[in-house]
Amino acid sequence: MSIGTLLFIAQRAFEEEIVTALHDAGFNFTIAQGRLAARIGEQGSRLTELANAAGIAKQSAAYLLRQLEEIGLVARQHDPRDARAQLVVLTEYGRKAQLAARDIEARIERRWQDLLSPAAFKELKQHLGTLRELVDRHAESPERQLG
Amino acid sequence: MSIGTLLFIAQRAFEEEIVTALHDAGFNFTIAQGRLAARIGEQGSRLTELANAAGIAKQSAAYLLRQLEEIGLVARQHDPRDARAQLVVLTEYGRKAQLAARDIEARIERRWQDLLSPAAFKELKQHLGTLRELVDRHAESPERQLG
DNA sequence: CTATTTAGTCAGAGTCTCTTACTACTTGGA
DNA sequence: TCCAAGTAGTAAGAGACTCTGACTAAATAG
Repeated sequence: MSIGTLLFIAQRAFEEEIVTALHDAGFNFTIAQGRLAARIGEQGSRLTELANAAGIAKQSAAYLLRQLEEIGLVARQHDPRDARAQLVVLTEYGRKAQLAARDIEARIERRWQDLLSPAAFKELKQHLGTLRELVDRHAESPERQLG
Repeated sequence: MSIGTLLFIAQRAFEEEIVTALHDAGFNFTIAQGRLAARIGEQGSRLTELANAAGIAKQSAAYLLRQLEEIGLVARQHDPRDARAQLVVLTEYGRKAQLAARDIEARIERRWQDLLSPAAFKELKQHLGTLRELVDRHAESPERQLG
């Protein structure tokens, strides 16, 4: 079984559990919405930043942000440094959701740590982290949508 | 950065490279189609088996298989052991695509092995494999679509 | 032989994604 | 200062993938 499939299985298991747990906790948003919201910084983030971080087109990010705004998880502010840009920030409710998500993530990580072993889990996470740096550096895709 | 995000990044990088390379090699199918086709066994597989293996609904698998059949990668045969069932098999062309995909996977694995280190890569793959067994066992979802 | 389960289909809708085309603001020279 | 090029974001539309609900037909358990 290739490492691609193994990554897929683990990633999917993780995501499914997060969404289910958040749903049970009363937060209703989709995986795609969550992936984007998870990348919003403390001081707010630009739409384009978020799109690049999530690896999707600006238009897709705009689509998801519109929904997140309707749900009440994020708000848009004018960016004082650039009249074209907007700053996406988490609302109070959005911060609560983010905290809840982090709790659940921590819970899953603890469980996986028990399933593997603390040492193995640490190795796993470390290697994935290393890989991320290298893959991101070697990826020539700072921008989506070349057209 | 949570392990979920790290998994997502690695998984996505892997998948993107596979699709691009296969496309360059003249094989044109999508990620979803490839994920399903990759699970077809030597002796053929049932639609329901494939759906479960890929973690999607039977209807979604049928949708993808219809396309794979149109492309000419798979063929459907009657299952002699069950008149309701069909056996999905790879065509000659499908086997070529599978071999090409395996080559590319091996190439990516080699590269990752160099980027990390043979030892680290081995650990990574091993831990993911262990996790898969445990996660699959603990997942109570043998069937999609309960309705 | 009947009730239940299982394999697969059909129809329809929702979500997410992309491409093409555009407006408005910013920036780097000449 | 002004203009060309680049950047932030929007609009419209289409395509891919997924799901649920409802169904048919065959297999199986009793």
